[in-house]
Amino acid sequence: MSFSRDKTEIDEGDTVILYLSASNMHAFRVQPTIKNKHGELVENVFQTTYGALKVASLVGVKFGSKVQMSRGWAFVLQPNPELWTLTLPHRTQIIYTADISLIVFHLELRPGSFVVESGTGSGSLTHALARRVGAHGTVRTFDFHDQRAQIATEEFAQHGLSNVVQVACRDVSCDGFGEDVQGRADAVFLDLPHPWLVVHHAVAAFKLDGGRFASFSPCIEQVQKTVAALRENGFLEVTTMECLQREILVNNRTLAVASVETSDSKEPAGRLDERSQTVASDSSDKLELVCTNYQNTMPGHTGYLTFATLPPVWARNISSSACPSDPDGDDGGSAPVIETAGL
Amino acid sequence: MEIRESIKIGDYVVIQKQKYLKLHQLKARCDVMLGKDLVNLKAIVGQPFWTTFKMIQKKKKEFDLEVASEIESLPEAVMKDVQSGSDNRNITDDGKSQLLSTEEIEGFKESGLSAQSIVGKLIESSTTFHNKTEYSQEKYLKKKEKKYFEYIVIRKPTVRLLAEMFYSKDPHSVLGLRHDSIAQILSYANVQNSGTYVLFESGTQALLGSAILDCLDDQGRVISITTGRYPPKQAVVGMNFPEEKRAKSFLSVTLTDFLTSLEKRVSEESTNGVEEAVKLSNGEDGLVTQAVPSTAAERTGNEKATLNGIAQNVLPASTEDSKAADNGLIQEETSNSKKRKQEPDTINDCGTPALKKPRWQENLEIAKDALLKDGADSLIFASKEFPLPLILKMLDYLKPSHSLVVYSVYREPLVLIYNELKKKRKDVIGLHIFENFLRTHQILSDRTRPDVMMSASGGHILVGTKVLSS
RNA sequence: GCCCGGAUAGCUCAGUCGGUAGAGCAUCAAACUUAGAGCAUCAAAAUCUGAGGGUCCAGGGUUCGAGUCCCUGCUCGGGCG
Repeated sequence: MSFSRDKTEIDEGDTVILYLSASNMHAFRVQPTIKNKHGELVENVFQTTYGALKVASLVGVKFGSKVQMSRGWAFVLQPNPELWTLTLPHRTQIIYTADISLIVFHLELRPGSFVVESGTGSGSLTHALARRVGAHGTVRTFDFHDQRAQIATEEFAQHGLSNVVQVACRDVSCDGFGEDVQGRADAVFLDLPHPWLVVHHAVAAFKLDGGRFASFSPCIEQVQKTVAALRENGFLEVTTMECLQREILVNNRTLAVASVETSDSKEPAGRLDERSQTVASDSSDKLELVCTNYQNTMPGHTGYLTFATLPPVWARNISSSACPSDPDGDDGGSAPVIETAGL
Repeated sequence: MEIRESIKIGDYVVIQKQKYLKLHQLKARCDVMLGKDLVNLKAIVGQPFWTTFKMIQKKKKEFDLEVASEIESLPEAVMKDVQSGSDNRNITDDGKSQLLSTEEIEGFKESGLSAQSIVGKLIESSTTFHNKTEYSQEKYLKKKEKKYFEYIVIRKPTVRLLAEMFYSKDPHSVLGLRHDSIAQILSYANVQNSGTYVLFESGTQALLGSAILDCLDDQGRVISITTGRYPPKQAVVGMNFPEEKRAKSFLSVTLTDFLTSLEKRVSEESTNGVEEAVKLSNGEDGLVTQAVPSTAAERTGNEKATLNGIAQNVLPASTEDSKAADNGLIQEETSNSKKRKQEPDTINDCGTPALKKPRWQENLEIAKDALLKDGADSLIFASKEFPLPLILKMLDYLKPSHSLVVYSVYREPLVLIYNELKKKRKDVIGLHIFENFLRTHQILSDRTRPDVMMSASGGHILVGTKVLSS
């Protein structure tokens, strides 16, 4: 139940986020004892840069509280999909919040929606999907890697999401999404090496009303094949974009102001070496500024996001260029609107 | 599972003509301007969403609609048996390639010729078309198709379509809120299906309010704080939310009313010694000393002054201890409220007896109770105004371990807020300011590349997490 | 015994505000001061100002995709028992 909105304090078994600093966070489960190497139950003591924390002491503590450790302090936070994305144990490369947000928004998910995902990977996106569809919605997620599917299943259970998220081990490229999914999906998301092989399976998974499709691929060749498959299968509004999030860093800095004083306008100098002092040491000529800049390095590429709409089945054979199936044709400059996201 | 939802009078619909989107409420008299064309929408009533219509010209620039069973793609129709050149060495741009005159082409249009035959004639009379490369011909036809396109699709409004429509029409009309920013605001605010979300939004057509409302079921609500009594709510009304949902989950309150109501409640409770669920640490008497106007119009006029009023009180010294507001003024406000109760409801004015509470007052009470009882699940700000004073105030009502999200089209306001929160609030951690770089791509075989034009700015987002400071 | 964190310049370091392309020492250079020898230079010390010097410990693995992953080894630091 870790992610449940109604929760205000920590119970045994909850997953919590220990916030040491913005770049130093840990997620762990609140269990008073854990098994050591030899299989013996020992007291669960979580070690950090700022000393040790007896995990059992967290039970009953309110989320958002400051907790004391042997060499410092930390805040204990309730996990949410964003914090989880930053702290989850990686089994694969994961999708981060900038891309996740765009995917969830463009899939047009609503309370109660039925969404299909493959592959599950490390479950970073899955948590955000589950949050949006809610307790009455369904996330069906597939991964062809048995162990990954198992770990993900356990995590969703620990996070109280088992009634929303169902994991299955399945190679959807070969076998499709299965009969129990067929005709039920409002949205389909693919993060696979060969997404174009799955497009027709996705069509089968959608409701007769159609829905929204998204695919994440790191390489443009994958995108080309996927887009071609989408057009062949009657998808419209096919658009591809990439989104990079940049953080703006704020620093308060004191700058020395270049002095334009001449030796005549200055107070008579006592000794020569005083004259050689820099302006920086002259306390009257300092400027305090709030400065901003970017991180030194940032991811230059994550992946291309391709979105598309599958119209209702009865409208599919009208090859509706009224609702363009191309990504923004050409020079957006002359287009009346930059359709894709340009926006 | 297929449900063909048919279009009714009163519905908002999105009219899509290629990349052009327009939100329109269907009325009994249903003419709409699509660009320079006047289109009669009578034919769409009773049809399901996603129906494609052909525009049939009645008079010059006036069209009726007819359900289309198929659309002939212009490039496909025209490109049959057409030869192409291999490069452009023999093509010079001398402006003389098209043998038809403007008058002749206009004449074709007025005579009601189909797009296909007009473009056919253009190609016939072009001295260069057959020398163009295949790609170049395709591009030529796309341009012509855009000009002569005669089909529209009626779409059911979604937040995504509305966001794209507003932004493409004019980013300023929604404070530069690009879809990726909206998406991230919803993420960082951890908007779930239920909960109480406090939103201060202005200059955005209520796009965020609409986006949040769309995420909620009947257990969730948005407290939408606005500076005016009648804020633009185009994006909320345009979504065709059921009336019940809007009434229950979208609580629209004005800044002055809301703050006054919260202050009053807090001071009453503190004099009664009632333990508050959420403690208000910074009471500012500046708010209550403000004369409370008795009519909606007057209140609206005073909203900006109110925000400034808090600013003066909060900015210099926010650590001052709370002093309960002056009793006399509270009395005045209370009596004022009584007076208001007797006023006829300005919104649902249908001659009902004075006993029925107006909508705005019900909203106010529900919003206030929700906030005082449980606190806010997140705070979301996206306004033309500099929101810092209100942020500092509302932070006291935010649940611990929950998020604050502030959007601004400019970077500097967020930097100021960042600095103030860093310096003055020990109960906000994990502060970050983000901006997004978004690039779209043309995906065509052999011609894949980034789009030439990209959106230069999608705004900036500040996020933070409330904690218990003790 | 177990756990956590670090390792880039010749050397040594870098903070619970998201402070790891930031420094200090050392080196080199210039300026000035003081003292000496010499006669148009040489040279010592103190002060001050600059400059040069950076691609991230080693090995392995995982991910369609690693500039936000994991393991092992080496080494340094910290914590709990």
